[in-house]
Amino acid sequence: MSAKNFLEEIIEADLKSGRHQRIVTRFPPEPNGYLHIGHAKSIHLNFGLADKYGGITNLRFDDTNPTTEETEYVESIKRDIRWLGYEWENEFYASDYFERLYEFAEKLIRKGLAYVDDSTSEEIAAMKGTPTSPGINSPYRNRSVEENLDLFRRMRAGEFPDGMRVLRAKIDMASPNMHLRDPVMYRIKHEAHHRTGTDWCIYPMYDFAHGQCDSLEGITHSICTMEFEVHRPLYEWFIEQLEIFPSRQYEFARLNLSYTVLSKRKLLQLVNEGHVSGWDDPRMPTLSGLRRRGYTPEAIREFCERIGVARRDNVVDVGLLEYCIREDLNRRAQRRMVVLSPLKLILTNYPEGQTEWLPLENNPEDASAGMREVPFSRELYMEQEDFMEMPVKGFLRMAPGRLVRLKGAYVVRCDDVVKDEKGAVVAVRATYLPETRSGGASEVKVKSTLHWVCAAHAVPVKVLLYDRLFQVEHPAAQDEPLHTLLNPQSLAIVEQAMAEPSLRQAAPGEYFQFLRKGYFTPDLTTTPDRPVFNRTVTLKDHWAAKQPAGAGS
RNA sequence: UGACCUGUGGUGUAACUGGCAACACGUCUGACUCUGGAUCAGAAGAGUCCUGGUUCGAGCCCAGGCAGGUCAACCA
Repeated sequence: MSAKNFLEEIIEADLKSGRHQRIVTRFPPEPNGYLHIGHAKSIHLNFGLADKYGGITNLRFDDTNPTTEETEYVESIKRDIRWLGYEWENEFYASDYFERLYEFAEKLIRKGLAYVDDSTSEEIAAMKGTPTSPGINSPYRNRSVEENLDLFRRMRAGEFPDGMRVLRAKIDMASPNMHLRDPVMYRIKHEAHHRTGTDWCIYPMYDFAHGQCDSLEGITHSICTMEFEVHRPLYEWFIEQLEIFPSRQYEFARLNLSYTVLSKRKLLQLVNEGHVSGWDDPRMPTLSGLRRRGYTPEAIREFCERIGVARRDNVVDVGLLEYCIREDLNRRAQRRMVVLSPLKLILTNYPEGQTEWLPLENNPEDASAGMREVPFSRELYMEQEDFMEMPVKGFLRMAPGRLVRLKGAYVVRCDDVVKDEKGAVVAVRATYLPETRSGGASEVKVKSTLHWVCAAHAVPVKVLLYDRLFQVEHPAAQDEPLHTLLNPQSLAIVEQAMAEPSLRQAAPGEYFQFLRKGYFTPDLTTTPDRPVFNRTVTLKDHWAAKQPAGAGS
């Protein structure tokens, strides 16, 4: 491995000093939404670190808020983590610890460090002060231990309605850290929980749950994102007052990716407002969206490795993600030929009714991928953009009088074109050079090689071409409403592309490179009668990059 | 007008804990190629937010600024 990141240095120091014999990490999602690429960074860190240093990682659902959490999300989260290739040591839920947490709360009450507050949430907010001015003590702050215990037990027993009272830690209303100004520990919610049902009507807040759960599980390194840094003094305060295993919290900067958003709220908004088809729309940065788009878990893990970890704000170029998937797919994707925008190509000197089955390699990067046979005959389809009647400077492809090679077949010479009444080119006529058949020893040199599909055997397929969802590099930093920043070209639908016959059987989970066009994968909705492919990413294309905007697809 | 965190090429991370800034992506050349892909070779690009200080020597230490981020949910 390369240079160590700051978490690895901390862990190595802890191992070396004997503070820990073995490290224990955890991935703690709240089951209220789908995982995205930002979570992948966290997963990769937590599982990766434990793996590297011979420790273990628990999966713990942070389910302390019954109003937003659902079992459906639990399942999708587990599926996504496994898909990424990680397996947890234990599957836990914060709700597993509700009884222990309750006992902890009573302990703090007995120590005079927690009290029941009858103030309304508005009053509590008002007494809290602001970041620049201190708060003031609640009138209920000095209740006796007995009264607090009694009230808290009656809260649990369901004697009070939602919002009537809360349990608060008694710390310091003048602390410069807002989180230390007598934070709420428990609130009353007469609501069914996805796991504990109606056993409870009081639920612990994040701050009174997370650290103690970490501690109960013996988590040595509790790794979270920077926004929790201000919570750390409170995290430590609870552990210290409770005199329990001292888990420690470390923060890292969350991932930002260019041309997309990575916040559950904003992603949900895209779904709700109908800008995408759902959480697994292939344009979404969710793991389910990326999977459907054709991203491999290996590529995503490689991406997570390459972006590194630090504590400063960052915006990673989505180009790096694309680099990672290209690198992976180049090695493993089978090559196929598909013409996205068909133009008839007629080989005038090729015998009518004859068909040759030509061998083409499935993957030039991997000889073990073998060969396949592809039909070839007099009438073919070629790509419209591979022909120019009046070629511009630098255009290497087909034009009148030019020789080009048809991949895996023959060199052909373009003779003339067929036009419709409006003057548009509807077909290209060419002659083929029989001696230039692939695999032979022909001397003929050409400037370019084109992909093609035999017209008589072509399978019509639907192809979905995706581009970045947003047109601005950092949409999250803009003030404008989200929908005004969307890229109107993020999805282009090709209803009828022409594919070589072997693609009819393609199933989701397979990866292909459509020669010269990019990497593609069958969509979830594909059927043998109506094959549908998603474009994962284009191939790098130095020619297209130099053309005026909008020239390529 | 508070506290805390952060500030290194376009982007993301490094720099043996003080010894004249490295790697990857991107960009640009060229070679090769039956994918304008891949591969190979090479180049440009920062003097480390600013100003002082300590030191033989500072991106690393100190002081003061500046800039960005975070914090005022009975969310996590």
